[in-house]
Amino acid sequence: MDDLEEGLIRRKAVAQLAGVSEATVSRVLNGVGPVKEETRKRVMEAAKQLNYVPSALAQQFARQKSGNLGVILPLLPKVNVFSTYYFSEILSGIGHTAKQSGYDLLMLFREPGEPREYAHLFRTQKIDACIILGAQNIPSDYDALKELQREGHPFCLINQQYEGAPFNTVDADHRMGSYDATVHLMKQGCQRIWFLNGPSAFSNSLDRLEGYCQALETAGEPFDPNRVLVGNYSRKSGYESADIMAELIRTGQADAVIAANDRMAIGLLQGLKERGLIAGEDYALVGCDDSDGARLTDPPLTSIAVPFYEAGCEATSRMLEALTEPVLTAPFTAKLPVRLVVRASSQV
Amino acid sequence: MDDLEEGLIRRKAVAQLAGVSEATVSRVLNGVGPVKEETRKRVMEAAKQLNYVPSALAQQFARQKSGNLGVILPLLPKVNVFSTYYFSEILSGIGHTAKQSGYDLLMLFREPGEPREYAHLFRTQKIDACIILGAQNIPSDYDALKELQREGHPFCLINQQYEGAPFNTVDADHRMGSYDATVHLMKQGCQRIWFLNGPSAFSNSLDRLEGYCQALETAGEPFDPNRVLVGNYSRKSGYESADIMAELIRTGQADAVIAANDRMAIGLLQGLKERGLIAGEDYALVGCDDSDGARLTDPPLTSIAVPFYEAGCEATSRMLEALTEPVLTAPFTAKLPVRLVVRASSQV
DNA sequence: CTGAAAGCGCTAACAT
DNA sequence: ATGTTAGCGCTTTCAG
Repeated sequence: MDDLEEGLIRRKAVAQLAGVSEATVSRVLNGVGPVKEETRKRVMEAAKQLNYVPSALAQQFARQKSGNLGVILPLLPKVNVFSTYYFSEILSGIGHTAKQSGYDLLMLFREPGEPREYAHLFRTQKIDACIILGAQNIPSDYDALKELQREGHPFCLINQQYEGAPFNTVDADHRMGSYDATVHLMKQGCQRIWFLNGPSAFSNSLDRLEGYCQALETAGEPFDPNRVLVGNYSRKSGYESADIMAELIRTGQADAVIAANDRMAIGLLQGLKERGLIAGEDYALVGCDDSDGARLTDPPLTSIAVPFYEAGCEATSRMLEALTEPVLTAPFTAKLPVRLVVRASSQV
Repeated sequence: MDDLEEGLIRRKAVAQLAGVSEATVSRVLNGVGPVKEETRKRVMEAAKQLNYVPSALAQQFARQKSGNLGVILPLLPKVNVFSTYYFSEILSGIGHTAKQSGYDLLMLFREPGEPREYAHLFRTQKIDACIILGAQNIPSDYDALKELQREGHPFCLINQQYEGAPFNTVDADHRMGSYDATVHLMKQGCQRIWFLNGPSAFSNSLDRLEGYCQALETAGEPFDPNRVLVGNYSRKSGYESADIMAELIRTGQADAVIAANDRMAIGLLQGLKERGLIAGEDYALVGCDDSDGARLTDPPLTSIAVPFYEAGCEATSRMLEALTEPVLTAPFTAKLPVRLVVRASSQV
């Protein structure tokens, strides 16, 4: 009860108590090098008895490794292009995987206008590797990534690719997702399928659009670029496109919509409902992400399920591997499968 | 282009180039102690020229401070008692505030069955302070917190209090929230208001129940413990209570329900809808949290808005203060105001 | 299998 | 205002 005076030179005491050198204490505690079983036991016991725990600070310093995996993500000020669903699923995957390897997660929030000093995090040795969420195809992001690569830092993007740039990436097969969605809608008899996309700075916007085009063309129906609207992945932008969509539906120029994420789909669904148009009756609607919200709407939203949790796991284990076996392999690109989840909103 | 060989003894070089000692370099870079403006400039220039950045590892070690704020939170394996809304709002608040002080966030996920070795994180010096989310009133949690306190580590709970235990806490006025909700329902003419609570291991479950009771009693209507159901904060548990609630509503034994969170409220709303009972028509419904989902349901859900983002900010700034001025003040308890947001589900 | 000793890069007295 | 120096606590060669 009164041994709370946290000793400082505890390690020395442990060594003494066990009758060995500090070096041996280190060997035992880290399980490295040959150590006689008996010595090992003595040290372990001494450590436990003295309630000794090594300082992570000193270890990191001596090893020149922070033991931290950086997770860079956009700061969500109330609302954001990323649904919290996306965010928490990926984070859970990362957390689960990192934990198993004893790696800690350092969260790095990136404020909107701020310069992307990712490389700085490595130079200061705050992190040993990192996973980047929400990167976009814009110069500031791209340059920062190039810099990371140039300096040889291990990093991995989730859900974002750069044309012709070989960055490590874990992505989902968004193209296939909207391909499937489009085929599904055509099977339901839809003839004029519109596409409500997100900003093209996100590679998955492009992927999704591509799948939609391919499905149409495969069916012998030429892609009509006029049938594409662009929002910003917020519910508001979906809601706001209801005005034009209502008109299109009423005049028979549209009988279905694929929205590039659930938030926009939900906004659109609500906006159209206010105008008397019901998803699953007056038009068919498909979203992307299969977020929690897809189950809450009325009618429930057909959506494309993306394995975000798994993406987090995958990216993390790849990074951890890269840290243990620094074999300079070529950049990898994992593409996880998606799955169309059909609900009432697309059943006309 | 070829100066990529990251020097190791860069600091020494900086000192030389600036014609000063390493100590002065340190002073300049940290902005401490008196330094002649001219020297300062010389050093800064030398540092920039040599592209020098101090090693956080070495700094932390020398200062004996990790510079990390620990954030302990439950690992969300797919779904959890915490809505992702709650989770991401609080995290955003923490991230925003910590960032401004140059503190980093170390995420510590706590797996379900696992022992709570919070104190360990301090002993190993991985964190300087921490914020704990999702703690419950159960022995394993309580003991871990007591240990933290006994060892004098700065920590703060969000949304959880322990009777008679003076832990630092940032909470919301949940009692007032359900008080207001109850009054609101009575004003709508509801006479038999039920309460669907969450597990009592969460202090806010108790707070909410208390507000409900107080409102009833203030109105001269005695509290009837039979009108309380208990779920586990999941949508499923709300959905499952629809069976019994449907019967109660049909037989006139219930005309309103307050659910202790939105997820349960939404589950209940859906379950009752399947049984032909519509919120806002056949009965009144109020949830808690004012999550995104509250705006998605049909009808939209009346709910109690809780300033989760602000709670994260508040807890963080308190912890950061505690680190800079280690004045041992008494444990604090902040109680943030909540706000009833009336939507269609409660307008009978 | 174990001990001795040399750092890891920076900070913070203490001296000047 | 600046230089000197002694660590911070651990890991890791290198000997033995």
